Amino acid sequence: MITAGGVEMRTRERILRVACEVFARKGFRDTTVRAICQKAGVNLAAVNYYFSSKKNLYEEVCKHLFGLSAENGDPRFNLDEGCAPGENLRIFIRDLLLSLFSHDRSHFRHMIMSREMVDPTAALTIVVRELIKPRFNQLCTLVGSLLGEKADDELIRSCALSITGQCLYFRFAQPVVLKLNPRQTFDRRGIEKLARHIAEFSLNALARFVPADKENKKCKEK
Amino acid sequence: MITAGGVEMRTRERILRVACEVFARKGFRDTTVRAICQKAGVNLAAVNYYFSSKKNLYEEVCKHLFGLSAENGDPRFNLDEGCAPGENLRIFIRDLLLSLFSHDRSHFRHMIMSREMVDPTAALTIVVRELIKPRFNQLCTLVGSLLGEKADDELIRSCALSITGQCLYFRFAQPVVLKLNPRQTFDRRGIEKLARHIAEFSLNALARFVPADKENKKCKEK
DNA sequence: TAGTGTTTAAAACAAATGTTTACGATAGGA
DNA sequence: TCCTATCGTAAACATTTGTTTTAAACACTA
Repeated sequence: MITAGGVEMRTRERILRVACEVFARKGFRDTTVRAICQKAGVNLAAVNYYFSSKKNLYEEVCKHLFGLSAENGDPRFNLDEGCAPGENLRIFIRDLLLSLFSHDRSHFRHMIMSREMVDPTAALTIVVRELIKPRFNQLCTLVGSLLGEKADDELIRSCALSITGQCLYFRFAQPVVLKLNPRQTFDRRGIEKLARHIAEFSLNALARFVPADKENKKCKEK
Repeated sequence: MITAGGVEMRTRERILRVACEVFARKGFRDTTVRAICQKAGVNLAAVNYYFSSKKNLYEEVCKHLFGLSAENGDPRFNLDEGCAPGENLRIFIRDLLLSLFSHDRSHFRHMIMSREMVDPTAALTIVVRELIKPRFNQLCTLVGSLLGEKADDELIRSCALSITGQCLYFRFAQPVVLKLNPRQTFDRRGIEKLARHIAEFSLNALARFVPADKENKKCKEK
């Protein structure tokens, strides 16, 4: 029967929504279908009815969270073409951090991403292709223009990894960072401050890679 | 009866040794006591006999891997006091990376550390206190001497985190890094090269933080 | 040798958990 | 109204898995 898009979609949708959160918080193995069903207010058999298996539900969750869709939007950041590359790098880092520490849907994305890094599954390929790679290429373009024409591709990628590494570290190693630097906070103000530090640190580093005569751009104060 | 330190230690020791590896590779939840016992060649009941529970075995593994002991040695690196701070930073970064990517016992340490970051347990406190914190303080001293007297504690810690972040990122996000930069390798040569890059990147960054005259502080353009 | 405490071995137990089944409810169409 | 396909529900099922039990093997001692 053609589903009217009403009732019968609701429970499938509810399961998917709840599963995103539970899988993100507890990981695949520590998540029970009973927990999902209870939280979603549906019968235990519903998961197997709609998704055929727990494993398949997890994959659907990943597709839902990481797949290209209107809801997810373009993973790349909106940079200002008119701005200097240095300024755009600041924007990039800030947007990445805000995205990494947001509390909306993308929050679950990054929690699952962390888990995939430690325990990779087939989903990691999707994550990298749909979410990480586009941003990384965008960053490489930025770094390339900051390093100048001389920079080879290898150096550009290494520097780009150094930049993303700093950002991701604060996200993944959050509990450790808090123990090492108790003053660090991860509210909006803390993130903004962190973004400024990473941007400055990275811009400083990049500036020294360019041969002195070529010194350019860099919004750099003074 | 006083155990002669022979036979009866052997199976306990075997369990502990195997458990380190299995817990590191598969995580606590995905590890079964049956798998450990089979791999160790001991009976199923041995785990509960010697360690009373699987959970307790995991904690013993963590104490064994991270606890202070002659076997584990001082977690701090051997820097050359006579060297310039910049050279010592290179040594620090290189040693950290070699340690992170080693294939001996400390390999398991870092695998469990990654897991603890994503799914913290009581063991994380031990890990930070015994392994991470001493190294971090050592790094802060180095960074402090590179930044000069003027640098406040906050800036020193932020820069130290930026440096460790780069190193840890390559360790934790290894599968992602490989997809983003296919030319990256993690053999000895690859690690050495990576160490040089991170050191150069970081030294460049730090060099620019020291006031040419005094004009540090944020560039809060925009 | 008999005895005592310790270690190993096999089986059993109990709980958790993914999955399936069987049945009832509902709604839309002939 | 009756039929059928879909959905919801409760129970049952089968497997995995941590733990316990029971007894045999072993080592050492009096």
